[in-house]
Amino acid sequence: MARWVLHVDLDQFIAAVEVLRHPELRGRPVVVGGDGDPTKRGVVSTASYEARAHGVHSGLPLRTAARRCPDAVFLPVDRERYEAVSRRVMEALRGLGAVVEVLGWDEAFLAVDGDDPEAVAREIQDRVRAATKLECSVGIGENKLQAKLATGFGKPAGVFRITHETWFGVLGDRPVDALWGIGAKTAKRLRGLGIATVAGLAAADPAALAAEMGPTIGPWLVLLARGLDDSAVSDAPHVPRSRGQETTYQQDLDDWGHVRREVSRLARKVADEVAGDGREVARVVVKVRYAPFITQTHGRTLEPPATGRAEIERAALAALDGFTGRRPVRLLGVRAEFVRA
DNA sequence: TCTGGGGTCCTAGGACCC
DNA sequence: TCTGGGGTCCTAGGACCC
Repeated sequence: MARWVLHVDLDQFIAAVEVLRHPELRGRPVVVGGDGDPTKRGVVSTASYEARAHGVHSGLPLRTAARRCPDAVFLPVDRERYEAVSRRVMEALRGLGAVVEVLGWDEAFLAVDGDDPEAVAREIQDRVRAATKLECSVGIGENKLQAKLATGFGKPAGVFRITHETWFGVLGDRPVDALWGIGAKTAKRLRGLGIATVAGLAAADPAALAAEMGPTIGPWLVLLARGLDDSAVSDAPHVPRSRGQETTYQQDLDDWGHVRREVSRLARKVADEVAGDGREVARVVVKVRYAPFITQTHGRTLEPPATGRAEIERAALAALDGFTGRRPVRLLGVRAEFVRA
């Protein structure tokens, strides 16, 4: 009996949840992002397939999305709603009795034994549809990497399998950023080394890439391109390493007193969340994005680690003193890092 | 294309120590 | 004092993902 990894990914999750509660929007271009006002600063969280046909995609500025698709319906992000639906999806998956590893709101890996993973995949789709009326796609692989990449070929609402045997046939000629973990920056660097495709990266010398890209990432990139991944599907509860709050202001802040008050406010918000975690904070990091989109961070280590509101706020303000520039500020963030277990 | 908010992990360079 | 070598820790930045 073979062991398979299945990767489940809800189709256009956020937009689909919104269409469920606004059925009159079905078939129309729907864009969810920011507070739903496309004239403000913000980006697209998810676009429906109808909106994607106009070139609207996740991460696109809302203003641009409105220009590309003037007929789209723009809706605000409603995290609590998506979290609630997500919990129902994950419960439906756990109903199969397999090990389920949750990956964000709308994705999960399942470890499945058996000779007919496609049948399990269809069972998953039926259960998710029955529980939530949502469609999902399922990727099947011999490891998490293969399963994750397979899902994209199954969309929408389909099932696709990638194995060691079919890996290069499916992905060999694709650009390296088709891989999970390679983005635009790494793809560009690799192109500079004469490596453009998955097959090309798979044939690269790990030691040479270690010298170019770092001792861990270099060799890992080659394994990635060969479709190799020995990480386990795990249902161990996620233990957060940090918790943060950040805000992009609709108008840049040019008064440093205002900046300080905002950092205090964000620090207290973070402290309130941290209090619920019951964990000690080792370090507080403040992030400042200046108006020309230049981002800097400065931190303060808490010696000894602490949990209190006052300590976290004080550390955040001390970290803010590390910033000497007094240019207009577009974004402020405060992040608390927990003591490592 | 005037570019969110929540995270995670890795790297490079400097400090420091023996 | 014209100047080693190795290890470790800390910090800021970068890249990526959902």
